[in-house]
Amino acid sequence: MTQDPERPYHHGDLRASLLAAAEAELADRGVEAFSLRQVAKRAGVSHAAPAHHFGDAGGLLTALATEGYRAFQQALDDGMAQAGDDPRERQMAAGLGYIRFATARPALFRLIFGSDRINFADPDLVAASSHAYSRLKEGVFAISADAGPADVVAVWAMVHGLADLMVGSRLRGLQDLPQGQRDAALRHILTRSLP
Amino acid sequence: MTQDPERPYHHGDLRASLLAAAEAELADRGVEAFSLRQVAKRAGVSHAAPAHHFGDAGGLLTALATEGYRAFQQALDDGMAQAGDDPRERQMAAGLGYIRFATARPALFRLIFGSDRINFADPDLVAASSHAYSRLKEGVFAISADAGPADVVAVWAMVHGLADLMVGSRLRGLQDLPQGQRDAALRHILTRSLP
DNA sequence: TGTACATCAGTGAACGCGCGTTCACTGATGTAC
DNA sequence: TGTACATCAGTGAACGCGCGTTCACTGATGTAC
Repeated sequence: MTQDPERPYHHGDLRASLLAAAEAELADRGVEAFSLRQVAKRAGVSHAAPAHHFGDAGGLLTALATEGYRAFQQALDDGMAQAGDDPRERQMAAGLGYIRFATARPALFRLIFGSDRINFADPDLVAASSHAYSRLKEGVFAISADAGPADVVAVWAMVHGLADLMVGSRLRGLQDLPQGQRDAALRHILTRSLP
Repeated sequence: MTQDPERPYHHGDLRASLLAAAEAELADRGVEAFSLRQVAKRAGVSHAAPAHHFGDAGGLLTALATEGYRAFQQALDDGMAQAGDDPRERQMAAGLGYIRFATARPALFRLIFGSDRINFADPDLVAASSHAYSRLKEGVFAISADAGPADVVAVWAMVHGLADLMVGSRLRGLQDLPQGQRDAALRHILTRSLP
């Protein structure tokens, strides 16, 4: 961030830089090859620096996952913000936001939904995750006030399945469409899951 | 397999034993901590033995994923075998088989649908995977002869989303139900995705 | 304003460990004659 | 049936590497007086 050619001893915002470096590492090399040393190297600090902020790799990944849930929820909110007042439209827009987040940041998506290396007992993580989940639930109840748990599950499973299959490049036919057609197809599919 | 207390120099079926050990390792320690040395140790052979059969870890995981796809398809077939002739019933039974496979063998499920460490150019893997996919497709077309690609995607996404969320323990309310009620609820949800 | 001191943030050398890979080897099996 | 030889399957020691962790340290910052 500083223009000074001599890097200052104190970084300024190493925590945030390490999180960004960690996400880039996950994207480049996968969670399987993830190491604190590589993250530190990418962030341009000594390999012992991350421990100062996060303790160990699990701590860093948990912090990254917490940020990931917040960004994920933001993606849902951004989607809904572009929709009007119709609850069904809003829910589908949130679904497109869900899928957009997954395909734009697949490493983060896989981290928050599939990794064993994050600490699910972490209160910040739980809060961020629950908060995102409540968005989904509210959206379903806005469509139908007497919706049940099965309705929420159906909506979630459909959008999550689309997102996960796309992250795994399993829906090539759909993914290769231009964005407009792809979104239209996704809307059409998402509609089926709504109560 | 031999009753002989003195282990013979030649194993007999080391390849199969290594695959079983690899699946157990994935289940116990996750794909992130997977190593050939641990697999060899679990199978009771020297650490250099796996290279003889699979080359490297990617080769072993690819072979395991290929077996995984075959077992996965078998789970779909087993599900359908229990259903009658009604195409919708058959498709839902296949869906329950899909979910049963995922929850019974989560490590294998995650390997075949989410790992970066398997070689997707492997012909055996591609064949096994395509074969399983065609089951899904046939099932959808059996329901409606004029189904389109979006219908296949919708059915797949719904069942896959349910399976993946359950593997990640995200549907606790559903998972804690006794099997009969759980299957009924799953059927009810899966129905929505059918054309 | 100046000075002393505590705290914080990051360094870099050192360590022990498990990893994949290599390689000369040995035991077992199959085949040719 | 016997023997010689080739091939196959697995061993175990050795290697170099990247890892996480530790620790005494140093530079920078904040605060008390």
